[in-house]
Amino acid sequence: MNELPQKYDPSVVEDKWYEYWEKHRLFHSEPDARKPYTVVIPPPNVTGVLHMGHMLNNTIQDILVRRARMQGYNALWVPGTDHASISTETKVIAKLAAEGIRKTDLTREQFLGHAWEWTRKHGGIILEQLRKLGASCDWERTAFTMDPARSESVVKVFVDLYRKGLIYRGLRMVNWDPQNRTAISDDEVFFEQEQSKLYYLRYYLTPDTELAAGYQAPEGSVVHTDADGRHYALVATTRPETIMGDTAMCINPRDPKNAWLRGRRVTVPLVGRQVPVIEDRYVDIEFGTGCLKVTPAHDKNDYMLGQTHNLETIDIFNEDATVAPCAGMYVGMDRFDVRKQIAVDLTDAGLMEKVEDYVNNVGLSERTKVPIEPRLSLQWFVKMDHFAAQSLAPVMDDIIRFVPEKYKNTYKIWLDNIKDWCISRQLWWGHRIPAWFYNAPGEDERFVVAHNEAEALDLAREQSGNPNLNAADLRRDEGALDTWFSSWLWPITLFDGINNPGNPEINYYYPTATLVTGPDIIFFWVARMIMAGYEYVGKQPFDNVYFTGIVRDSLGRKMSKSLGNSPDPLDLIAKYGADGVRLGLMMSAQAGNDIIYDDKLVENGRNFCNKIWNSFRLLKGWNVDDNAPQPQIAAIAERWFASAMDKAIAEIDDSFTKFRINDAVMTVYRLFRDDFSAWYLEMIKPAYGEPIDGLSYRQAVNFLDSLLRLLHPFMPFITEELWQHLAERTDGESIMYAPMPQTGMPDKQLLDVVGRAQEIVNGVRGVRARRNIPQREAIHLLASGTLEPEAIEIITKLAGVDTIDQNAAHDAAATYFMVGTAEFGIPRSAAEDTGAERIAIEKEIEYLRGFLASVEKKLSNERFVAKAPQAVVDAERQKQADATAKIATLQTRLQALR
RNA sequence: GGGCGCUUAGCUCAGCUGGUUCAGAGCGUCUGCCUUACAAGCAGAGGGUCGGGGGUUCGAAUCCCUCAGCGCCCACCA
Repeated sequence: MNELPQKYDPSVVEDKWYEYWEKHRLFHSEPDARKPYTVVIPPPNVTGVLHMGHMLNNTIQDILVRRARMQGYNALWVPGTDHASISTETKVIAKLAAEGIRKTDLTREQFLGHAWEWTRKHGGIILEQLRKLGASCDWERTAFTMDPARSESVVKVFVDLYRKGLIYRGLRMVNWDPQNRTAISDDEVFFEQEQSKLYYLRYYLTPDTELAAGYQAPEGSVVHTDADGRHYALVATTRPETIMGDTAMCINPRDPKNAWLRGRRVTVPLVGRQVPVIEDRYVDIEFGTGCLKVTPAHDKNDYMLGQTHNLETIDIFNEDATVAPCAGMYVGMDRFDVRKQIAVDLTDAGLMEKVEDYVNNVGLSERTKVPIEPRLSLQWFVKMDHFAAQSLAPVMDDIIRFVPEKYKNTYKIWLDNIKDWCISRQLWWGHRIPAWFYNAPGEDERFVVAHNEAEALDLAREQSGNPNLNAADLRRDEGALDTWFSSWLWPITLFDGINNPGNPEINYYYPTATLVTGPDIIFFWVARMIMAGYEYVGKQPFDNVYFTGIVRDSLGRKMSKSLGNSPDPLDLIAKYGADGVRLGLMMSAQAGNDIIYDDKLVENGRNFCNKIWNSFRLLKGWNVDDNAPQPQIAAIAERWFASAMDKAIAEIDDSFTKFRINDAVMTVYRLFRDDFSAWYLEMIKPAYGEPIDGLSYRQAVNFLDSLLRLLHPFMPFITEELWQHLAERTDGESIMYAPMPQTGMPDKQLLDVVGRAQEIVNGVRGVRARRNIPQREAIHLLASGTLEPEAIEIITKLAGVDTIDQNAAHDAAATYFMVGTAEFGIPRSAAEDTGAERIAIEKEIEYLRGFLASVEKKLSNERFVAKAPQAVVDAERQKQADATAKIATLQTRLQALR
């Protein structure tokens, strides 16, 4: 019929239009008189590759941005990548290790050279992949968290917060990752259950505090005595390898079992150190024996005990969690090797009472999966109370709207229990901490915080009172900052709002409209951006936060590399087209809910593309006769579809205000597939070989144009392709900037009339199917009542009906179906079997009788009639009347069949 | 241990402040059709006592209580 292929081929379309959009700078935005709609991308790791989570997340962002653009906003989506300090450093170390190079053999500069090389090589791949998805990012603004503008901002903020007293350096127990040899924040630790052992160790009383002969233990005491008559406390621990750091043993003052230990001293097994028995309510009487060994250097709670009881702190581990010389034994061994060995040695020495199996939660480093070693070290912290105080209300009061709302709770609980943020990392890849020491390393390090070395030198001279200090005397802190210390500024630094506060860009684009991200980084990132936003711009960084779910496989498992259950997004795009993938994902993606991925989804998306394509083919295949008059049915179709579309648009608008994007997709999907393709196009379709009248054709083209615009945010490529074909377009013109159709006043009455007509058509089709009446065989329809002219037109054309008898008498030789209370019959020859029909009627009568009974039960209930609103009672009466009438009709029909 | 959420058709989920959109959608399934836009399609059909129990009410998928199962977040008892 025409030259267009039967199937839509995305591969010949997608790259072409993406290049076109870029060539004409259609993604680019500059401040102007329009209202802005800004989205900043959650910067993916610079060396990352696109996964299904990115697909979901970025599709949503693109939909929001494209829609806003078409609604007349000055839409801007800023892309960029994150340097991902710990993650990238880990990867670079691994890559070097594979080449036989150890990080420790390199200077900082050499290592950074490798890291930058890696970044250049792998960085930006993910941004290329986003283009395949159709992301309408303003690539001219592509940023990197470690580029000069962002780095300068980070330093500025660090210095500023330090000078405001909101950043401090302190000796704290931190989560130490022995593999990367760095501190990490609490949020970077995850817990896993582990099958381990509980070791019961003997802590003998020191000779000077041994029980006196004839000692009478208090009531309830559990005194342990060995074969030689010596007494000992029994301590349960999962970490015997830390005993070299024990500086006390602790009991609960209310614990009768251990009251006999009060005020005594015990000897740490193997180590021989004599330590006091202290008392603290912290100890759980029920756990183990109620005796706790206290190792202040290697456990958070023990550290706390150490502080209150003034205990010595012995740090027995090196940075890599091997035993340090000060431990005096097992020096150089790994902590887990020591655990095995010490268990043996303790047993041999008769100091191990017993070993039990035990399941405990062990904290692991999110990045390296290595067990965290609590470690006392000097780190930099941000005081969080100040930030928490100003960040709670805006979310609770919906100045920043969380979608779904349930995350407000999560957010509140985190803020209510906030702890200071450890921002220093013992890493090289990242923003180096802008602090300079000017005396010898050691106990009392003196430092200044400054924007650069020159400033640092001035400050150091001033602070030390030594004007002869020179640059060589300064040692810059070796550490880098937590990645999130740059990310939390992202919505500000993208518009240079730190270096250049109040500049036209930040004033225009900030606050951004919507942040689309995963709930897993609500604390890491979302909360901290809110904090930074109020601190540095005085306003919220975004008006809405849309939390996506996790993409899972069909078994509900998280998609992961190790499981190999994640499809490669680029393969999917190659196979189904970007539009198909986008649509498939969006059909089942609602805010905050996980999406169960199945190829069926994207297949459905692809099929829909084909549907759109073929609607276009149909339209383009018609010959147009401008002199032909418009048939009645086409005029009706036009009025009806306009209303159907108005109704759908109103629903879509509503869905978007609620961020129910999947509902919006479904609405437009059904509008196109059902209303437009299945009904409207069939209504106006000219007879085979006949031309279509010019008016109907133009109306159809206009409708398709509107539909393409409605679809464009979801399916950018195919809509651009067809929109360009639909009319003469000038170079540079794009559907991207075509106005989004607006809703009008739907003709409710017409929608009802056509709705009923559609039911009648379906009824006829049902009878055709059941009686095997061929499509081309015209049907004579008997209607029990009268029909609107519109209905007659539609039924005649779409149901293959040639004549309709209105107010027809009941015909025993006809198959009937009902629409509402009206009856429609299709005459049949006497020869046809009516058994199936009789059974169907009997079933329906049975159902209606049950229904009627329930209605009548309600109506006979005086309290219902008295208390329920009149409208409800009337409705029930109507149901009663309708059901009674229907039953009567059906019975007549049944009678006739017999 | 604390908190949040979920349980509706075979699957994924809608059903807001209780009553004509109340038992729905999409997908899948089944049955016909290669009907001149589309078999990646068309037409038709079947399918759920709304997790169990109790309560409030004239009326409960919807509100309350309770039990069971599932998921997530936080805390991290050695």
